[in-house]
Amino acid sequence: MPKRVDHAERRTEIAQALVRAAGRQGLHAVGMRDVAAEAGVSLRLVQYYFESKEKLLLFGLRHLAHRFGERVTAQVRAAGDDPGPRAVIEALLTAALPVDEESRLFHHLYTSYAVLSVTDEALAAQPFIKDPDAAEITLTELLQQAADAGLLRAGTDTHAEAVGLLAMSAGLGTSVLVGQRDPESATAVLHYHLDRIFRP
Amino acid sequence: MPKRVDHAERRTEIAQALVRAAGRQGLHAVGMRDVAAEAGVSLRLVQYYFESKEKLLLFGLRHLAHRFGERVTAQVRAAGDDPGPRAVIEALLTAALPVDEESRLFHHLYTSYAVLSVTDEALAAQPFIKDPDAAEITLTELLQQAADAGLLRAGTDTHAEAVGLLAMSAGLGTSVLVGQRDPESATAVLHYHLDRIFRP
DNA sequence: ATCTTAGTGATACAAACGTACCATAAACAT
DNA sequence: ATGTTTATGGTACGTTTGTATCACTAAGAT
Repeated sequence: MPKRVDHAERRTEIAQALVRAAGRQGLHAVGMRDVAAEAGVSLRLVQYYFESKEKLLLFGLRHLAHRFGERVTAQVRAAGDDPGPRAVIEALLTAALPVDEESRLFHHLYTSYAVLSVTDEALAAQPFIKDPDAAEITLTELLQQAADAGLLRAGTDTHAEAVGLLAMSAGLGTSVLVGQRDPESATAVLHYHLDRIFRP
Repeated sequence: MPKRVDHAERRTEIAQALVRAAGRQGLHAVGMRDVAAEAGVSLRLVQYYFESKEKLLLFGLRHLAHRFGERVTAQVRAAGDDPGPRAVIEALLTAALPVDEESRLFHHLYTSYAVLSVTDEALAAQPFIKDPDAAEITLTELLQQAADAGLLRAGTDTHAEAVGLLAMSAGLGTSVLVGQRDPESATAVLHYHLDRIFRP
């Protein structure tokens, strides 16, 4: 047989091609042939590594979630060593905003998948769509740390704040994505709200 | 010729069929034939009243925006006669949450259109996607009224609050839509945040 | 009464889709 | 050395898509 090839690696390459093509044309408009062309392989190969389109889409979503997770942790790490809770929270919330091409892509495709999951049960069953968000838990804990350190205003419900902030970040992201708002203004709004949560 | 028919009315009926079909199968999966079947007319008629699919989609979005606007004003009106600013604001923000079938449909299709608008410039040019939101202006004014009446905490930036609340409402709506959160919890989070803005 | 024209039906068409099938080259097992 | 298996290419098939064409009905205009 021709040189043995790393399946996992190949699948990742193809999934990245899917992501690029979807970012250009929209996820709904991407076909197997587009993915093949973008990856520089034959249609048959896409079929070979992913038996069906649905499998490819599912893997694409997982791949995207993985890459997004990496980006978030990188962003948090970039907040410096031993940063205050406020800095970490800011990094966490800002990571979801579409400020550059990569994050625009993330937001675009995540939203695409979310919309698809409303009518596609296979997608709806995927953890990052359905499960109580890991980000929610993390953010709640961070806020709780800040509260314990006396950094927050009195009477703050850390869980309600976490949920609200994440929803706000996602909502702001969408409005940036569709061109309703520019990234700077979205970031400013987020900062304003953090200022209102943290003690002056 | 056969009985003269009200074009505008017919187009509305067909647009409603589009909306229903899209709610069931997802906007990406609905074709002209589906719309025709749902409206109980022939494919040719859909072609006749809308020359192309793109025209149909555009009209469908406008129709949806219209119906949504009506729902919001109805919700605000239902807040009672001469309600306080807080009640109006609550009505405004709650109207966007997918709490029943109709509002689920709204949220689902609006998000679908928003996603499509990222890669479709004809959709992106539509006002309710692109323009500085009317809701944002209205909400800012309402908050300003409340501030002038001394109802808000000191140092509140009404515009930043308006933008943040709308984004939060949209974000919460999406998480309800995809089943990450139930409507009651989303409403509770919204109420909590209003409680933090208004003076105790 | 005749002619025009708005409304409607049936159907045809080319393109694109996901998938299936067949063939072949070459690395591995024996 | 030979047979088996893995990786790949090419291509054909059956659907479905949006759109276009042709025909016909009946209401309004003259």
